[in-house]
Amino acid sequence: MSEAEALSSRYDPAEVEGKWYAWWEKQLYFAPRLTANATYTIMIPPPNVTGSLHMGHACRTAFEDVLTRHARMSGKATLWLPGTDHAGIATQLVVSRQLEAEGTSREAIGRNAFEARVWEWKAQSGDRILTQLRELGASCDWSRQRFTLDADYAAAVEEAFLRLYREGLIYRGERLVNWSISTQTAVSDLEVENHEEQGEIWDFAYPLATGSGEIVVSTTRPETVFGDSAVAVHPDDPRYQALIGTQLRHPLLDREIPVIADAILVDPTFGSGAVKVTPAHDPRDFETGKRHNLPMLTVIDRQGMLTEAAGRFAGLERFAARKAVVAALDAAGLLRGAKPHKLSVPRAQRGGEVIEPLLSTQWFVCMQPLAEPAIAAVRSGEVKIFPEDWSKTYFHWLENIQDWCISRQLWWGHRIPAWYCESCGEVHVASEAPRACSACGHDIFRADEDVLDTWFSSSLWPFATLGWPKETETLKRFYPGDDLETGYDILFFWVARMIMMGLHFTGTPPFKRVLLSGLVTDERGEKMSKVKGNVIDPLDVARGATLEDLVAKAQAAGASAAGLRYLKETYPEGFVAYGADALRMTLLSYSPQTRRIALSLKRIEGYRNFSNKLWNATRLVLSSLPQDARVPKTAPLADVSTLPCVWILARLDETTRNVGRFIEGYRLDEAAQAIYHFLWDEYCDWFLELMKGPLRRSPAEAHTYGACALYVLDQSLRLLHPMMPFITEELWQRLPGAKDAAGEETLLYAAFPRGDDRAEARQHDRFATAAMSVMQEIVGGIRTVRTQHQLPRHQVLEAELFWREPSAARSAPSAIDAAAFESSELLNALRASVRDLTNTTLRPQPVGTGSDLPPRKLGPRDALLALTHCDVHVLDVVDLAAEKLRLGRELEKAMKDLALAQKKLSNAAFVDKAPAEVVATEREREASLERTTTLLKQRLGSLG
RNA sequence: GGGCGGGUAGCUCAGCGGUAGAGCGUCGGUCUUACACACCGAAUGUCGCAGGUUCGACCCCUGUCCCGCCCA
Repeated sequence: MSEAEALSSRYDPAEVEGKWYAWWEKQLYFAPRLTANATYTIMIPPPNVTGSLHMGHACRTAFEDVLTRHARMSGKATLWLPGTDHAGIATQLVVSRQLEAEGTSREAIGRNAFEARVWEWKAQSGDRILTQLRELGASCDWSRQRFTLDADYAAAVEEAFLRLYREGLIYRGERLVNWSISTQTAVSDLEVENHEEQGEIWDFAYPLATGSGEIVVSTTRPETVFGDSAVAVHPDDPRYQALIGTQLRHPLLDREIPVIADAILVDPTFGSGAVKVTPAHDPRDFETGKRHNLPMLTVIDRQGMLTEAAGRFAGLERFAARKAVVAALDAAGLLRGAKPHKLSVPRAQRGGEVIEPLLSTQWFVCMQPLAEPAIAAVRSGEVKIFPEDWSKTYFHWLENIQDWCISRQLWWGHRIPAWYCESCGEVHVASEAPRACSACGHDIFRADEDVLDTWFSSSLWPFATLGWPKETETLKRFYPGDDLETGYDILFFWVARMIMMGLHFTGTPPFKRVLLSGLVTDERGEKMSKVKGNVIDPLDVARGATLEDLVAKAQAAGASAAGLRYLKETYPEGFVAYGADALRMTLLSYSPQTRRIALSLKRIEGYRNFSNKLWNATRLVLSSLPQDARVPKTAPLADVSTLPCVWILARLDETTRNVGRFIEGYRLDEAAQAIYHFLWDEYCDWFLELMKGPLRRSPAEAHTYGACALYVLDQSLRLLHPMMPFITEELWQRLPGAKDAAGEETLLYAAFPRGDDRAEARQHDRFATAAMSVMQEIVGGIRTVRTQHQLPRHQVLEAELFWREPSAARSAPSAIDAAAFESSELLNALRASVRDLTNTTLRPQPVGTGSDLPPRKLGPRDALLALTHCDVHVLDVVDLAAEKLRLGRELEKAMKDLALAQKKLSNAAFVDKAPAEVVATEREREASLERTTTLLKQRLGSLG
């Protein structure tokens, strides 16, 4: 049984994809070949261990895998290092919820038992997402997989902390931090999102201590009134100038606060122009408090309850307290107004609760000294950011950077290596507790309870994964990396911090280029969300899913009724199994510049169809080859007698150079389009169709066509492999002689094609391309005539070919005219091709010039094709009405184009100032169009 | 309020100083011995709006209106 017979007429990704991945992995093909000279390194952005694959991951994976496979096929020692992030809060929440379901809690079982539980959970399902990446074809070196809590990684994190501390870049201090009440931890500024929301603003009065008069202040947070330590006014505000420095009576407590002048905090045009200052509960007030040495009164505790400082309101929950305070102010006759107000509310990025600014002692990283080199690295071009616009955003953030709160009150993460003397409270930063306190000599210590922000550890990812701080061989060979690819949403969280840490600890930026991709949304451009029910699971697309599957999954994830409705309406049939290759190709086909990848199922379907096209093209080649055909090592020799061969080799060469260029320029969308267009529109639609005739009738030509078909297919599969790894490996393995030609057992290591840059080849190519375009024009014209005159395909047509006079103005080297076709071999090739594709006999008429031109007979029932280089008469076919319609349309278009050309040429400024080639081309166009219009007018006239 | 991105064919998107492109969809014709997930043919756009620069602008500049994102 031949290979071709083994192939079914439809491509089924399910049969192919899993098989090859398992084999590649078993063969350890993904590990770098250390014998290679050049090196290529890329790190996976480590997904959360709790995560499961979403389209964002799929998008990144597709992109990174193309870069990786391309580098590997280009002969580099290629390392794509995979791994996962321990994801502090997210993971702690997952396991806490499990405990809750079991009727217990993290507090009940204690810290050690809890940590053990998390590890247990991690062992069971922590690598799930990495398994899923395999289904997408990710060619990561799994032998080097890392986890941010691995022992050696943890050692690197600790080392980084200790060094930064010793250098004075990490400090402990009491600051206002973003407090998450539900998770009982501080979070960094980046983890807080400010939302514009509809709220209310209240005006109330602070009576003057003297007893007469008052100052009205506005607030959106009345519950913080107990923490007020001043009322601020603008120093230049005439209304309040006399009151600056005087005392006010607190409206609800028995104490007094001063009126202060502050030009930074107060906007005299807003509200009453007087602002209450609550330093312990508002970032701007905190700064004001520091400027004026105001007391910092904490009135909301870590549970969100009012403290003793609130007097009789102590113990009230913060939002309940808001109502109570308003009521109390009203009762005291001090409320002066309430109105709806839009305000910015800080909410937790995770969970969405309102974040409470609280005064708390935490660990911070001093950012400015780290940020400066990171800015310089991008400014100098040492690190390049694509698309480039993002560097502006990068600079803006780094130039206005605030210190980074890195301590988290969690149980899951890297412990902060700090020890407190139980006797005197002295802080000792070290990996282990000291023998004795250097301050008081006592020897009992308490370990710091807190862990580090997850992003602190992931900022070390590019080198901690390679053995840092040890000077390992791996680190020397693979650091710094080449590319870092990720979503623009973590430019600050991760990318900028990696650059800072890389520069600080190794002196080198961790990668040369940062590639930022857009966010995947649904077809409407809306963010995928579980509630909206518009989440598309990459694996459902690859493997297929029924509507029932989709609905069940969305329901389990908490989709709303509207979300479920959307799902049912949008995907009534569910998904067929499009295959990972088609999904990858789709994700790659979006421009890297776009910020929103509105994933369209139709597009995925299109690339699935492309898979099938490729499959069947290979099937055709395999089934029609001569017995002894094998993939040649180098391009087969072909001459004009096999014009399509010369042409397709030329097109392959051009495509090869384009694909290479596009990949190297990170335009994977262009690369995908180039290879797609080549395979479908050129190789399949023209070459394979043109190959069928010669293969059937001429053993001599069959040899050339066969070798050529195989060669081009082999090269194309190599070009396509980084994007569609599965189907290409499957087909390549079936090409006879492919492995010998490549000298490799797998397409993974077949050399990535590079163009043939010899000038000689180019000239040859230009000629072949021009000759083919003559042929394609003739074929197109005849096909149109056949369709419009409704002539059945099996009816043989007769046609006459008349060369046009070569234009005097013509200078382009691609010029094709009668002279070129005087070669009888070329002419025969042309006639054979036209016959094979259109079932038409083409008779060339004698060639002449000027007055020698033989008279042309155009019978009343002949159709006229006025083409660029020649005219064709299709004999005895005319449906008069159809012909008039067709010619009329062509004439109209030609006249429009002619008028345009004439208008340009009659403009003296154009002829004068435009480049000579442009003018020449325009003249050529004019001449050609003039001739065409004349011809068409004549013909239309003769048809009556 | 500041910054960034986008507004191109019915839809999803490329393009970019020299006569507007792709995929899907639409219309008509084909089960032609690789593929109907296909083949052949056809139609389709004041390139958001208004100015300017230029021999020439979808492309560059200015203004303006919508949409989205980020920062405050």
